[in-house]
Amino acid sequence: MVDNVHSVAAPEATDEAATTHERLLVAAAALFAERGYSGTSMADIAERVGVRKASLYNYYPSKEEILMHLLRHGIQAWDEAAVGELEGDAPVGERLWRHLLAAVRFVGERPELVAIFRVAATQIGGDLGERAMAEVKEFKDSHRRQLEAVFERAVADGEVRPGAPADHAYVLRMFANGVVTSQLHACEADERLEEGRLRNLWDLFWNGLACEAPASEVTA
Amino acid sequence: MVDNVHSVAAPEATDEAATTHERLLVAAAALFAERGYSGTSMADIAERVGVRKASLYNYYPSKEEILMHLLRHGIQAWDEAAVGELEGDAPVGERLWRHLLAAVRFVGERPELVAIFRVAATQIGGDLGERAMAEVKEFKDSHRRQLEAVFERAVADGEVRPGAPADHAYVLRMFANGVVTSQLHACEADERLEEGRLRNLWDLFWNGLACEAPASEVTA
DNA sequence: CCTACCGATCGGTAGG
DNA sequence: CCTACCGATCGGTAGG
Repeated sequence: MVDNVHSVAAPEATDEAATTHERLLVAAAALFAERGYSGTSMADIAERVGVRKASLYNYYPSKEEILMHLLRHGIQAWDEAAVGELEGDAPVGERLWRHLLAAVRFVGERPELVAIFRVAATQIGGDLGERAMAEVKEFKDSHRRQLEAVFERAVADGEVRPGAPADHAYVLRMFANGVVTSQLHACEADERLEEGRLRNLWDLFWNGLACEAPASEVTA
Repeated sequence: MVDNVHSVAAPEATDEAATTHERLLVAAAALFAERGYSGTSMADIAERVGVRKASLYNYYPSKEEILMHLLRHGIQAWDEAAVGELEGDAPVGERLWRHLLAAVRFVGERPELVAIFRVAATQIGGDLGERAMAEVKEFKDSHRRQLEAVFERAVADGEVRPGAPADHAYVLRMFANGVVTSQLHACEADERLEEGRLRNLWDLFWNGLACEAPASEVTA
């Protein structure tokens, strides 16, 4: 087990000037993201790294452990990139906007790491599936609790519409998840969001799609 | 090629009283959803169906064609379940709410079919990936255009906050995608949304998280 | 980091 | 719908 590689180098590092271990992680992340876990063979990874398959086992004892390492690394990197934005004394709408912006930037810069979450979530049964799911669940729960705390204070301070903070947190998470997921699939700059438009979308979301004037009673 | 099976029977039909072809589709959908495309072997499917592997090739010429059939079927079923709700003369907020409700009910009843979208999207490279992606893209574009048309009228009628209809549609799609995706992973009734709460979440989303009173200027 | 190799399983076919 | 089989590839190991 190797524990002195705490970062997965940026994709550019695949080409040159990176340790074999770093190139292993970059290659594995990209391949898992492209083809899924089962769709990627150790030989595929080795070919991209430029070594023989057996050499990979000097760094990780199994394919499973490569995925688990990437998953833990992805969670940590996402935490560092986005979670801090929730703290501070700025208006809650501003903190949440910066949180969303950080998340969208993260997926733009490291899409393979975000894709690992999806890959892990796809493996529902089996040993690997349970281990991966436990890691993802802990991460999601932590994020949810953090958002709920943010909204609890915001509701108390009258900064947001009255209601259950858990509901506010849920609505925000669903919107942010949708945006991040859509950006994950839009790798080819095909429908990448530029930040000006993202800000417009955020304002529309934050203030609501409904007309400001009280709408006529819904005919349910 | 068989074309007289237009439906994938409900999961209960796996047990008894269904043609082999129907059970094949049910088993394949469930297994692809659980383990992914590459993680599911023809032998796995055959075992669940209760026949030998070679017999499956009487119904589809390849594993790829099973996935493509399920993908097309899932798209059609989703269209039938949710798209019609967008039409009519009810207030736009009510039509969109019914659309979301139909989508959430659909994922609750047929999660394997919704999961197929994700499985297909995971296969990025290769023959299968391109064919599946083309099908999904056509479906998504059609849904996007439909929502944009809905919002174009709603903006013109002053039923929603002024702005670009494409932005309204984007915000709604991101929220709905997030909700459906979260329900997809919450198969174990662990955090299934009941419809009363979903309605509360919808109202919060539709009217906006922001306080109704004009918030103080954002300190950007 | 390599060559050489392991048993198991892969998608698919032949032939009935 | 079955038995029997194909070449290819799988994750992983031995030994250096």
